[in-house]
Amino acid sequence: MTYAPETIEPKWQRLWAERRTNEPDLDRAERPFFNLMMFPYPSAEGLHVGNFYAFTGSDVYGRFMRLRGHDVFEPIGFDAFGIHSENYALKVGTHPGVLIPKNIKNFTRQLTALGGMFDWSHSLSTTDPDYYRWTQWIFLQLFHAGKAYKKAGAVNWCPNCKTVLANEQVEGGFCERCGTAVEQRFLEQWFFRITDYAERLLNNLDDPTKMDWSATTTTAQRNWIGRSTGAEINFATEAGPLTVFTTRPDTLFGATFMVLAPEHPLVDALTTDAERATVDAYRKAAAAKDVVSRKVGDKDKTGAFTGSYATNPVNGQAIPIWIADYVLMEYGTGAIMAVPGHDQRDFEFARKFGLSIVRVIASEGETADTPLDEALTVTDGTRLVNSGSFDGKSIADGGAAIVAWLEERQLGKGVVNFRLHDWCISRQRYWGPPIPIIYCDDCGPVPVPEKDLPVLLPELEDFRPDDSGVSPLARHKEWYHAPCPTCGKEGRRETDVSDVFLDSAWYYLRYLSTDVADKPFHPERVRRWAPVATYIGGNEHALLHLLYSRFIAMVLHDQGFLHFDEPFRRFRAHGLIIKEGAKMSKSKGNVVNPDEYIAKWGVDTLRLFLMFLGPFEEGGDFRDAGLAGPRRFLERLWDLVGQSEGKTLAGVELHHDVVIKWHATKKKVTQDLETLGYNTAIAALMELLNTLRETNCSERQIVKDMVIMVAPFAPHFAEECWSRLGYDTSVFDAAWPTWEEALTIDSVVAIAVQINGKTRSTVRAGRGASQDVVLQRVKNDDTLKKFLEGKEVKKVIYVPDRLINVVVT
RNA sequence: GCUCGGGUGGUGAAACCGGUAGACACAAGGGACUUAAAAUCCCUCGGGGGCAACCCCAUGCGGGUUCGAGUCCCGCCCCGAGCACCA
Repeated sequence: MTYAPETIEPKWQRLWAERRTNEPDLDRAERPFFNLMMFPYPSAEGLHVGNFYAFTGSDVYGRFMRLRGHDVFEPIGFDAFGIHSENYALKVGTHPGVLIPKNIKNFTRQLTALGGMFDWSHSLSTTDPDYYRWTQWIFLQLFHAGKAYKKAGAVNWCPNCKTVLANEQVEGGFCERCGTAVEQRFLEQWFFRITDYAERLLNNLDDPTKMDWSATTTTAQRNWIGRSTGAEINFATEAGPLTVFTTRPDTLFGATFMVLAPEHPLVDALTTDAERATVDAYRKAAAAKDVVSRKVGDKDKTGAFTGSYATNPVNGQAIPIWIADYVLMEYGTGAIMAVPGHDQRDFEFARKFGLSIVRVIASEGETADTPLDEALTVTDGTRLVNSGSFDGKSIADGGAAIVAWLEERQLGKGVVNFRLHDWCISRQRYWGPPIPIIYCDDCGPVPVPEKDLPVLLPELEDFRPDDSGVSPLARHKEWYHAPCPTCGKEGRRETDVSDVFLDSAWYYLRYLSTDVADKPFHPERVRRWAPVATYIGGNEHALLHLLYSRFIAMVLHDQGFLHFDEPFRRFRAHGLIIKEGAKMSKSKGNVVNPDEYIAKWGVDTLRLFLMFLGPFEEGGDFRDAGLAGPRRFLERLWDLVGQSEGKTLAGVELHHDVVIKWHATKKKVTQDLETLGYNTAIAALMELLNTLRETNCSERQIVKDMVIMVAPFAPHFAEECWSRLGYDTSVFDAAWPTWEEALTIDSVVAIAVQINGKTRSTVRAGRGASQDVVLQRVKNDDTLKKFLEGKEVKKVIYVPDRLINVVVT
């Protein structure tokens, strides 16, 4: 009988479905383990090998945990709302409501072919009214908690996608989706107060009882939240106090001018008649500038003088007030004290406009008068100069002393600032859940009552966005006009839909509850299964999706809906799959479609190959040639299963080396799977197989263990071998092999011999042999004699069972 | 510029806490079987020297610590990712 994946793979996929092998009892499971992978967006192209890699890596872990006796829930679903789906629909001229079900069907076929341990009885799509009804419910919870608000403001507008983008969706001034330059627009938008949670989002990252995440991911989140400590300082002006934020209160004596953002509300009042024309012209130019040239354009400093002066609270000096677009209204207070001596941007500005530059910090070898030819931006180890009574203090002490001095006189206070902005969730598009709000002339914005959810997304023939800044939904007049839920008077629906990231911020909860009609999630099941035990996904979502999910969990927790405030206990980001050294992309035409590889090699070989490529968290290079190795491995193991018939421990004297290898492999594979070290786990299995072949051993007990250990990687293969071994249950109901620690290491070891630190040879000795015994063997060894003869042994370093280093003169 | 990763054979990569560098696999070359090819099996496979036993060199570069460094420290170079006129 030869190994024929093309028949056994569909067979086991069918049997799993029939026997409901992958459907744990959500209400009664005793050792629940929630194994989550990031659900895909069902594109028209189908799954590519990168998705395949991610899902396989997660599935291997889920299957491993199952074999270790857990009740593993491994759901899969579809993130089918959003601009990506809508844009594709626009491109091909088909309604997304027609396109998406087709794509989901294709994805389902591919995901089945992958052989994942998916519980299809709890699948979901975010576009299903039974799903987005509860997405809207979540919006309402935030609204009631005072965490959702509407405000007009400058927002990022993509003229190509014709919608507002969250700050997180703008990359260097360009739309992350289509690459078009983003413009500023003033629109009314819904926001979530994620900034209220900034401190908590940051602190939880350091709490090991709540989070065990890849370091790269927590770092990215930390950077994004961007906490900085400093002070707010009030400068007196003719138009009243002007508050600035600074991280460097220690440099206050060096503030020689002020700079306000052009949009700052005090600019009008501070502008003198003489300067009015210049200032107005500058403000107009700044407003007209799109975000790109303002934020990432050439960094040449521009600005205008307002004609007014502010008083430096610490020394009473009158310093000129300027406006410049390098100061951003969204950060801090929209105003800065400029310290050209110790900030490079302020330095450039001062140089350009001939403003004075004062040194207030001196490094080693410098004095208060040493001239500055660029800003000195050191932050520690030096001392303050030209700073009145604070002279001589270190930067840290001086800063603290100045803040204390200001606080005493109520001229300022120490504060913390975040880079994080509130989350703009409005989208002027069609393909998303309508935001459940009705505007009434008498009652204002009124939330749609929970009993009236979902607010169904209406059928719309022409769903193209336009340039008006108003969602296409406004064009559906019957839908648009709705009675006010409070007073019954004719009102108007909110026509924006919510951001796709709101859909994915809570889907893990819905998986547990797809059969529950009257609640967003089943409370007992959530208590039993959540938070998610292991979450695996791409680093491209390390920021937005994970941050938003965390935020939503915190709000729901604080509202009493959840018993946890961090949704994902353990998160690991997998690496990227590239193709022959290059990133895969449609334009290069090098996107690998798994279908053809499954047809040619079988999915178990493909899975094994992908996991063997390199460390799972680093990704790997997909080269067609590499598939041969894993396939050979499976075939050899297949043959070994056949040969194991009747070979039982009782009748066979096992080779000692084989026993050691067997136990050592069980230990190594177990430990490697725990840490997602899939490539080395597979290598260990290959080594054991090689040992068995070399010693002509097909002992049944060992073969059985190998079949179980290979099962997470090659599930169909393992099921078939398990059945060939005579079992009529699923291999995934078997117990994971255990090992005897004493048998994982040989009783005789090869000890490396170094002479003066250079490895020269090895000697054999019993485990735990003393230094004297080993040294004697070294002295007796013929090949080592030439290094020792006529030399005096000065020192011996002995690492038991590993190495001996003899130092001679 | 700042913050994380990373740099090891022809290739993908291993290497516990500082202890025999290159496991495992691919590719390549040689051989066996075959009329032939494929498949399979066996051998070689970091560089240099030597008939051989062995010897020298070698983990991006330059230093250092150590009996011993791919691993630790200092200073560079390069690649990838994230953030970036954030005060």
